[in-house]
Amino acid sequence: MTDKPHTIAASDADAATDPEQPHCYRYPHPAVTTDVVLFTIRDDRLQLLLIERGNEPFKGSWALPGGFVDIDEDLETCAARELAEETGVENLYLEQLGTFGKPGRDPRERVISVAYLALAPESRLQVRAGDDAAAAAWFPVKALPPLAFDHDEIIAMAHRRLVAKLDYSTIAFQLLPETFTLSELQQVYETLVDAEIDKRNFRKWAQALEVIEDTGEFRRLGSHRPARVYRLLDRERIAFLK
Amino acid sequence: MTDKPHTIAASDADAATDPEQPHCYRYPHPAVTTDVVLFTIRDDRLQLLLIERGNEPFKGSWALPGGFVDIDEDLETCAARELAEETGVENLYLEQLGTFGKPGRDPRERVISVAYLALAPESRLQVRAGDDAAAAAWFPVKALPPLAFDHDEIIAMAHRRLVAKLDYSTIAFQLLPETFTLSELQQVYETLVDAEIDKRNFRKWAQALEVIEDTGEFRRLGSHRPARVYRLLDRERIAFLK
DNA sequence: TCAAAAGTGTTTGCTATACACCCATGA
DNA sequence: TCATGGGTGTATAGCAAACACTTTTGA
Repeated sequence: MTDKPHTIAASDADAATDPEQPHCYRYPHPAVTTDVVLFTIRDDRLQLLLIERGNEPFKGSWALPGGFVDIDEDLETCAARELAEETGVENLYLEQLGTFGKPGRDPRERVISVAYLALAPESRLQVRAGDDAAAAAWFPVKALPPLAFDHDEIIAMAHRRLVAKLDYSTIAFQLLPETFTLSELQQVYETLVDAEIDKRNFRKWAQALEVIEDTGEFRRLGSHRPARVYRLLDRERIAFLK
Repeated sequence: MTDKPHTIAASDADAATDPEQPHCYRYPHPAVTTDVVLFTIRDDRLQLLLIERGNEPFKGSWALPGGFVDIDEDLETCAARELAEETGVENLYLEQLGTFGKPGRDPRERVISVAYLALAPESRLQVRAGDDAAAAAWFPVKALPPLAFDHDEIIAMAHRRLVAKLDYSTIAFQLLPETFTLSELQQVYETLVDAEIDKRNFRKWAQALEVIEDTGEFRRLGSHRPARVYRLLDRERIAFLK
């Protein structure tokens, strides 16, 4: 690491200067935010959470939930906090996606955004407007509105990552509630790959994974045979396949 | 994105205050750096480039090459620039690895580092001391010296990523010069996976990839049969395997 | 008794692995 | 002629894909 003489951040006590801008540095510093792509499956479609912007720039456009990183806050903590503020839910699956820092991506100042991918079953989400009273809404990945900043790029990367991980991890189980039937699991996979999957092959594969167990219970969901109910073996941990 | 009232960065002209710290903000801003894990294969071992720190903190420890992001500089451009300053080489393979921002990882101020993974064949590298005259040296991944900051974590992630990508991409070809023999290619893979590979199976696999072509030339390297020389088909592009 | 989803095996092709000898060269 | 690495094929096992009918329930 090159040792340019960056100085220590001025504490508020040092602010003998402009009381509006009390944090001064020898060199310009970018602002750092986190943005979160939260996917869930609703109505058999992959959807994600967006917030309507109430201020310029991009007033009226939709944007990913996110916000500035507090100066003593870990990046993932920041992403989780922003998400909790918007969704009211904690302990969602969260993984770092990548960092977006093209100069000019925010017209106000240099902003570098650390993007996160989050997944949750619809059942765990009760989206309410955030503290800033902005509108929050779900949009199908296939029908997104005009987006602020470079959020279309971030979403595209999140979607590619999610689909790629299906092949070698059990990440998709994060989109299901604690218990589920094999048909529900299959529907999740079919939605994600946007194709039909053979039922017998899918069930064989799922059971060979050794990551789910039969609860012994059955779910009656209509005028047809009840379905066995399964549970993820090690909750909150995603497995990697060979 | 939450709309906290971050202000525009003050330009130098605004600096009516402390001339030592002319860049002032409403809220504290972290510093942002890039750090690069540059791997190459030397002496049949996977090695990486480190810089000896000449200043506190961690004076005398070794650290990844890297440095602060200029306020109008793209992140990848910054990583490439730092690398060029250390190695004198441009157009190395470079991919974003992840962002490390734990509070306290730099004792001076809050520093968020965007880490990059870089690969190059030894033949392209002519490491010279950087402009800051710090010592640069290669270390085998298996025998690293004490490292500054959280650079051990960054290196561990880079190594995991590199090895993981062997399975589904042609990333390892970035460690070879423009032309190479199949034995040289196999040595690269054996070094990376740290195991012997069956020669016939490896050659079958490599040729089925359809990413290399026979140049028609031969390389005479000793008192034995000359080896066919191959070339990567689409230079500078890594392929993804099913 | 009907409609609707749950549940269940076998065959086939492909891909990964194991394995041993001859070839071309320079010293 | 010998030492050294270059170069080649076949047999087997394990995984992925195709494919259709019976079961259980509620209405």
